[in-house]
Amino acid sequence: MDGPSGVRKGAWTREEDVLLRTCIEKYGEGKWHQVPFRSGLNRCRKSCRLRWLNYLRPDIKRGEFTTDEVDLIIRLHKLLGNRWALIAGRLPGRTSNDVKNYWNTHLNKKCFGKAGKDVAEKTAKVTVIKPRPRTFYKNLSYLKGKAAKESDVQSADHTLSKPHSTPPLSEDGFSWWDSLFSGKEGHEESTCFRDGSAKESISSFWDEETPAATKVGETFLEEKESDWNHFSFDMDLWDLLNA
DNA sequence: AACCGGTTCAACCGCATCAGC
DNA sequence: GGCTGATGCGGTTGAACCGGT
Repeated sequence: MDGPSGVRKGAWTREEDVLLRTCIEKYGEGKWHQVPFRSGLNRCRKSCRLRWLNYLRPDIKRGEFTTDEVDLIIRLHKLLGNRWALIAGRLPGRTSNDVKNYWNTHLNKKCFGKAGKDVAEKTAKVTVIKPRPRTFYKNLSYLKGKAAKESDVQSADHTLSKPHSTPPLSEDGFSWWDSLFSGKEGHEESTCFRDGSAKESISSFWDEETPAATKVGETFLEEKESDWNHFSFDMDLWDLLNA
């Protein structure tokens, strides 16, 4: 079942799984372009990555979704739309593929059953919260606990400082975190810090994980070290889901 | 037993974004 | 700023499975 490029496609064999698992255990996750070479697999990097993430990862949970998980999926889908990776991130042991498949095979019908689907499409225009990517300047004064200065916004040596626990209002009284979801222009660059080294943990943090009005400040840095792709709830998201 | 249609889920594909140069 | 390669994501596909006839 080799493709035109000679790369194998289709179902994975037990032997391939062993090779891939051995490779990941030895070299760790990431650097997927090197995995086929390192493992000796005649598979493309995408195939290797997908197989690992969706099937071989040791923390993957198999079996039926619990009622709690189903409930969470429904709520999160209502909130986030088809952002399966985000939803899966709130379900420990579940992959985005799992969630997507489950939604398409079970919940889509359940929530929008044949009769319901037409109604849903016509009436329920779901407002999906899609947090915008933010950039942060690490020297921002309130992150350092002092008054904001123009130079703070513009400059950026690339070290992160502990943020102030209560971010101040901007000059027009508009809380910078309000803009996270409002889409209000003109507040982004002046209220955030851009730091290449922190981009992974901070920019994506805001982009993918943060619901409206999430507490910032010390929580922000404390959580920075934890793995947000696994299971952690900030209370505001929880409130939002329970609303 | 054989066929058929529906369902499930692993895997593929294309695209967007990111990061390094 | 533009280019290029790497990565991640969501949509889609298709083989395997299952139940009904």
